[in-house]
Amino acid sequence: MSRRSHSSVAAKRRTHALVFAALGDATRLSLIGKLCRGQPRSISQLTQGAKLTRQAITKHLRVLETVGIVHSVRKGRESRFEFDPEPIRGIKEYVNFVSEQWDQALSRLKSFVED
Amino acid sequence: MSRRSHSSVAAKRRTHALVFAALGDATRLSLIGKLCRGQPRSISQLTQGAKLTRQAITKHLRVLETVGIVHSVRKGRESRFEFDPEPIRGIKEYVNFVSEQWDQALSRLKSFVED
DNA sequence: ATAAAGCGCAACCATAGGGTTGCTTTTTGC
DNA sequence: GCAAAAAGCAACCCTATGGTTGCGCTTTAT
Repeated sequence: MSRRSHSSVAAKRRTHALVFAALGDATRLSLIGKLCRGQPRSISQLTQGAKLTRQAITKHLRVLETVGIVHSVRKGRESRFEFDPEPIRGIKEYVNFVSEQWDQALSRLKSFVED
Repeated sequence: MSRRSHSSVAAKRRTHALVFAALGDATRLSLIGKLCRGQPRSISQLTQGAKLTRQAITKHLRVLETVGIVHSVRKGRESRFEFDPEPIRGIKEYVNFVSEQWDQALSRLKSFVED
């Protein structure tokens, strides 16, 4: 299983990288900020107040959609977007893992110094 | 302070976006994976086993450095990079905030349905 | 003293990313 | 039935990004 688990680490890294990349834009963080409140919103609603075109906002929404942070449901003439929490949970786990590694490194160093 | 706090939200968003963008690359996540273990490593060491050039790795390290995830210390002829945890802590807080918002939205919905 | 290791710098290339404009299609409301 | 609202599609533009090669500089080791 050592081979399998190794390649799965790399795969997980790639997945995480995609999600991080999707989060790496202020406009998209703003969209997430609106949608994570629970209320589904149409593209036009999400464009309100932004300094960008509807099409630009649409592109950003598609980016979020392809990594699963958001999904759209067509309702009549408008398509409503809603938040989806799973990818961000994955990110949370990754971040916690890195933090743990670092903390453990610190405590190893500390106990070494104290010897 | 409403004005101040509004613009500071946007500023914080931009900062977060920069950190997320820096995390949005599998190569850089791999570098973080090595460095968060605590042991400082030279560029050559970090290039070992990668399929990329030393210069490519250097560029990635500079990206991580500009957002503060990593810093370098020149030691003789080699420059050693070490992990820096603060930016990732900031990310952790942001992710937790989004998750909380979502959870609260869910419980609001739940209590509404139960009425 | 000289060779090699370790980096930095600069130029260059290809592609992905963020944004716009313009036009068509589908729905809705009167 | 028609006008307006909401989106989708496609072309296009510019810049950022990820990668390479080539070269020169400093530090180490023999």
